[in-house]
Amino acid sequence: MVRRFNRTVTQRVGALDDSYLARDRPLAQARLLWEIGPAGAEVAALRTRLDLDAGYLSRLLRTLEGEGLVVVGPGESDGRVRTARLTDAGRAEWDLLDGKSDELAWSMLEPLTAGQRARLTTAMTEVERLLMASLITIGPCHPGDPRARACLRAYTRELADRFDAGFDLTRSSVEDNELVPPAGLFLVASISTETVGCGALRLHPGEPAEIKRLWVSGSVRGLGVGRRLLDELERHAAAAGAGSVRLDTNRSLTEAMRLYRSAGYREIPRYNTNPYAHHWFAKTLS
Amino acid sequence: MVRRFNRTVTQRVGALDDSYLARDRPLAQARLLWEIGPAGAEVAALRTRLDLDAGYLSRLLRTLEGEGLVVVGPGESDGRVRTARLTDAGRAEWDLLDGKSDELAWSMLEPLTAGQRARLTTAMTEVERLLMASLITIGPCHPGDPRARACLRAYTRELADRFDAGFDLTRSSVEDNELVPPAGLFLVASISTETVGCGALRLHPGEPAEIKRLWVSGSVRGLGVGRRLLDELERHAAAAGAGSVRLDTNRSLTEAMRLYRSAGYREIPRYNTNPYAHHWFAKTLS
DNA sequence: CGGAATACCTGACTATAGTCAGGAATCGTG
DNA sequence: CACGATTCCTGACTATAGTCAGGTATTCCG
Repeated sequence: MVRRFNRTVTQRVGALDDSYLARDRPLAQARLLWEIGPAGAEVAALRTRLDLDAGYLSRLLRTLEGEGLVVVGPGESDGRVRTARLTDAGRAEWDLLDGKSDELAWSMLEPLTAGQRARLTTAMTEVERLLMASLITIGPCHPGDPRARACLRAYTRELADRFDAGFDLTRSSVEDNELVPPAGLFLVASISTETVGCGALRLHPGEPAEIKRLWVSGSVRGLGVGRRLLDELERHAAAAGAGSVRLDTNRSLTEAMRLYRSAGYREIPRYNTNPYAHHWFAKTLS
Repeated sequence: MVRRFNRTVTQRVGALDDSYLARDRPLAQARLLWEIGPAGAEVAALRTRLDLDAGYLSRLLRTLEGEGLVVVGPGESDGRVRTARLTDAGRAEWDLLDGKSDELAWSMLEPLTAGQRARLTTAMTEVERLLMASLITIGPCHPGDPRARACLRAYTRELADRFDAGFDLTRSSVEDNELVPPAGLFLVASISTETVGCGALRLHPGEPAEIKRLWVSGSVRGLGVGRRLLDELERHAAAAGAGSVRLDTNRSLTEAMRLYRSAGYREIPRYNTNPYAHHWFAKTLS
């Protein structure tokens, strides 16, 4: 089933996509031109996005520059990073690619009835979301790692936005080394190079383990990432000998509370003095 | 929407697909090996399926032959056509690709919950079917053309199967030149090189035009091909000045009758002596 | 301020993909 | 059996993709 789908979509649509869009330009150049886009892009960003060798990318940029489609200028803040921008000619070329792309999309929908089109777009959205969900990997990470830091920044920003009283991470702080085995665990969820969620576990030998810092990026909410993080943390707690886990949460985090309840957590009385907590939950591990 | 989908699926999944499956072998070779398959394949078939230059394909086959994965032998009936078969080593290699392919499919589904998996496979099937529908093109074709012949053979075979009394095309025959402009029209529906449906129109100046030979392959039934053929024939009839169209059908063709009714046809009294007909329909063209 | 790291560039490659013209074997047809 | 058409092969190419080892600015960090 999945294989048939891959064949159909990548061969039929993908084949069109690539060679069709490239016009009479090498594919790599067309892709690069497209990726730079009207807003311009940093060379480093292009390299990771297209996964190209630095030398190869550099050469491609020289070619496009030679054709007068692109100019590569100095970076904004960091003098090492350079940014590529489209010239007017490059912008015209980009518009052309964009138009082709639209044309392609249209050619896919045009023969269908209105009902079929609606069904197709719904199904495509569904496939895209679920594929994205399936590409999200969850793994341990040191809380000092840049990926973890990025998550915690996003987490803090979100809580500060959503809590009536604002949020200051330092007031409920946990030391990094408490979230590193064997004392605890810090997990990040990522999709390729982008981190989209995190969760931490703190073990208290002889007492329930505690779940902290559970956060999922808005871009992937509803894809079950929170549930997966929670499962993984519980598994680790059980393996470390904890008989139960508990956690606290703020009353404004309604979707988190829904997750806890559906994952088998029961509300319990206050067990700590976290100034941001309104509800406390616990779950017995089997 | 469609563009986002293309990006996600072809880039993320497709990227895996190709390079991942190729192992340490050039992509073109891997694709060819895969396409030959355990059953073997004719070189000509490979050429059209992969859309490769004859010289290039020949060279690829020599390479695979050199590695002992493939043998190219003489064709079955036609001495010019040669068939490629996998050796034992080639078969082992193919199994490996097949395994990788399974692994890939599994890796896509594994992180999902049972519910998500079910939703994903449903959505994939839907996308695949509708994309296939959108790739079906309908166009005029001479009834003597091999594509038309293939359709008529399939049409005859199917009616012979389904009619209680069997079916003999010659007894309700229409001359080829009656289905060629300006006397009439013959349409075939095809997806890439495969023909999947047909329909014919016969014009009777001053009288209703007549629709004949409407057939849709079982492989694409339910995708609206019949409706599209019907629409196209009606459009042509109207353009040629016909005020209405009519047709006859056999009582065993229930899905065809459902199509006619939903397309605005009304049952009318017998208007011909076709021995296979039980029902007669007509539609006024606006 | 002096390494170490980072971001990018250049030169010198190899590998893969794809094209084209010409030729040999085979088939269908009159 | 002569003829053109078809199928495949070979040789001789070109173009594209990708790699790797230096080298030069710039920034970070103690």
